[in-house]
Amino acid sequence: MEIFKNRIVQMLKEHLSEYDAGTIKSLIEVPPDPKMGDYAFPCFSLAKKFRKAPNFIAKEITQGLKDTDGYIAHIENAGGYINFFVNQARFNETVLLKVFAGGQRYGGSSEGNGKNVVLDFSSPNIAKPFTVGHLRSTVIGNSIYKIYSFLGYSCVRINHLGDWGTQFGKVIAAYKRWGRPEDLEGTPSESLMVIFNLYVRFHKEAEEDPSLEAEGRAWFKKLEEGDEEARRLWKLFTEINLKEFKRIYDLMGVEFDSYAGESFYEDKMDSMLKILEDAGLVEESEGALIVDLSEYKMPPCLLQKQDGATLYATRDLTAAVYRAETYNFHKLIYVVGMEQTLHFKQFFKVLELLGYKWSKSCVHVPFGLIRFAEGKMSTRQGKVIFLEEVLTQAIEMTSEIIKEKNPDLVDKEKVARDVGIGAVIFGDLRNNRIKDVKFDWEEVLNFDGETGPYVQYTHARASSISRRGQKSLDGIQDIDFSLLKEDEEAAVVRLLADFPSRVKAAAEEYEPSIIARYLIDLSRAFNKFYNAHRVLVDEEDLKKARLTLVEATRQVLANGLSLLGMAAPFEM
RNA sequence: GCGCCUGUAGCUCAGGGGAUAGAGCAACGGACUUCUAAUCCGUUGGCCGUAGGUUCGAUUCCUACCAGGCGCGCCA
Repeated sequence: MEIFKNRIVQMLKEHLSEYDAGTIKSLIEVPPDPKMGDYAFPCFSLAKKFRKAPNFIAKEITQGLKDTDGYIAHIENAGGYINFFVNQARFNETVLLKVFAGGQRYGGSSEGNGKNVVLDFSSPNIAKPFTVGHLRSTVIGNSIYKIYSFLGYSCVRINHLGDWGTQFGKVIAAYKRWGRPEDLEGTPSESLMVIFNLYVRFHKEAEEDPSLEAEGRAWFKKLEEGDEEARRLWKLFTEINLKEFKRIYDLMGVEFDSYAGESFYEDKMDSMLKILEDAGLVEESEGALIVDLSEYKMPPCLLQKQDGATLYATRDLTAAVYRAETYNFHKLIYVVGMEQTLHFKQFFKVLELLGYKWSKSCVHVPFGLIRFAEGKMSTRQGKVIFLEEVLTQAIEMTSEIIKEKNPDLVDKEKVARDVGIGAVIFGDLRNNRIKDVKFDWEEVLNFDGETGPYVQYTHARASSISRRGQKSLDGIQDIDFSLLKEDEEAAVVRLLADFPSRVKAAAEEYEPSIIARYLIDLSRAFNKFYNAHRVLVDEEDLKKARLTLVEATRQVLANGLSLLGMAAPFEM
């Protein structure tokens, strides 16, 4: 908590006049064990300046320090460290009042007020079904959206659909060869599978017969030229698939403000090319149009193929310029897999070369692949797991657990959905996004330990106590915060105090896992407390004090879960 | 070949110049007539990839190497 840290800085400043407050503050750290104190000031770096041993300096300063206004309870010297222990009652009061005052907004801020952030995430290639491969961008992007919104930014969620490009030429070619109109008369799900099978078959047969590839490219060329049949089929396929994708987004509780995908920019690319040419960046090379980037030690950025059809770099450039004009963004964030890092470096560089100042505000947020134990997923080979299957399995598993543990629960279906989906989301967000994740059914369907259900369960548990204690706690007045003096209570309060800075770190690093990890820590601390101490005790004052702690924890768990795009069930 | 990313417990992963390196899973042993046992407590488990360097101090930063992943002109 800032106030306490600032007090320590003030105190230290009196003995370290040659250091400014900022430097002192940045040196303050949190000891590894609460028994050592709440804050520590290491004196090692002062040794040179004072020409004294660190532990001697620490000892000297410690002796000269005395708290003046009750924020710090006592100060100890340990080796080269000065350890500060906060006044627990005061700390409890400060933190818990802050959580209550903030409520659903606790942890957020207004730093982003008046600033627009555009997020490009999920952006699936809709020539293929929704697989677990699409999961990461979707949940990471959605969480970053929630986090930035929480910090006051006005965010625009864009699903930059992959609804254009050679893959559609391939699907059309495959359909022309092997498909029949009646194949697409079933439900969208069925039709999507038909299209998927065509896509897989196309790549399988293309291995034997390379002329298929040319056929696919030719159909895309036709599509770009406005060929009527190509258009009709493209529209048919994209409509079917988009309907399916939207169903899954719905299930996961993910929404978008814009579905302007690649095809949206189709009629805007000529002017983009013109801009590039006018800037003198375009060169012809082997019949294709490129931007040479050798000066920046990068391969060239390809704008147009030999046959005149566009490439995705062109579409991305066009989209970026369009977004700059439309949204006047403070930041444009692309949540796209790590394998495209070079592409983003290239096209950000081209934007810079075009003189757009906002090119510095474009960020690529990469993440690792989802892979099987045996290797990479491949849509082309049909080696995929459909996201819907994962979600359905997780929901079913949750239903079974509810049937066994809480058969009287009302609204079972909704809770099963919230927890099942939550398990999948949390499973993805729990680790650093840059790491590859192995897809493992056993892990996906395990709800013990560091999982989404664990955090949600803790929330339900806290909710349950809050509900029962409601009558005792009619407000946060007249609470004796000094009664929260157990180690387990202090640990929870410390974590509650930490939430805002974790949110900020998660935003700065575009790293939802920071929130996920935090929620695990908080849940663990709370469950420890729960097992060690009773909340609904006879002593009114103690009961009230503990109830504020429980309710504050519940609130922060709810806030954190919401930042991950997860529900916070009150019962489960 | 060049570039980017990743190597921490049997497995999945946190941590990220400082005090004895932490969780979860798995295994084993405990705790429900008491606020939800999807929980909690305990035991077992580590040359923090290797070798150098910077530093008072390196698992953390730098360099090289090794291993794995991903990229490197007409896919996205």
